[in-house]
Amino acid sequence: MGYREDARKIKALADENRLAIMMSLQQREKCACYLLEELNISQSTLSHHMKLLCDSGLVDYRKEGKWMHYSLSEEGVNAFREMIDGYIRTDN
Amino acid sequence: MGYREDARKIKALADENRLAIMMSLQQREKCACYLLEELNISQSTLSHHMKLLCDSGLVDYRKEGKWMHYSLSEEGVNAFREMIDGYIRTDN
DNA sequence: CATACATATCGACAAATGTAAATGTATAGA
DNA sequence: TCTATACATTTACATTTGTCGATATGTATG
Repeated sequence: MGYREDARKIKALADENRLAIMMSLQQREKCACYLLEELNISQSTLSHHMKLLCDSGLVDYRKEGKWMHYSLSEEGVNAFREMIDGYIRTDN
Repeated sequence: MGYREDARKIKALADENRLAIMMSLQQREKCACYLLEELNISQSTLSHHMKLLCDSGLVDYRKEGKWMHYSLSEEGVNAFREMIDGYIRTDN
């Protein structure tokens, strides 16, 4: 069967900068320009990371004028947790 | 702070073959030669994957004669779950 | 419309990763 | 001790990934 899609989602979290972004988004919704100030990376690199996080479903976005606001997706996060749990269960 | 180590552990799970291995180990402890028959990969590649899974703490190993027996580490798996939860919490 | 600003996309590149063949190491059995 | 077996390590290589500079797109404002 296809573990490829799950692997892709897990990879979305498997980077230190994206982990930092997830921690930052726990506080509240944040726009890209704010995240850019927190993380020592270029604007294009941040955009790349946000795309991966959004594609994985972990992060939601909301466009407001020139700004992109990013926030944790409660639905995506719950689905992610259940997906992970499916691989690391020990109770059989 | 250091998200690098957590990223490394998450990467240990972020591969389709390693996901297949985790699912297989849910059934019971298995030796390398058995896993090798289940997964369409070479022996050296399996050895490489098992090293990453063991280093991450998710998998335990037990050597018995010529055979290596691998099993899910209940402790490692629980630590992993809590680590992940730390990054995907939405309840604040 | 012209300009400034926020973000996305493209192109290039170095580093990391997954893979397998060849080789090394340890163990069991004849 | 010789051989076969199980697994790890080394080496090499192609692919993927993270990164940034340059450029493109879209939006607000003068």
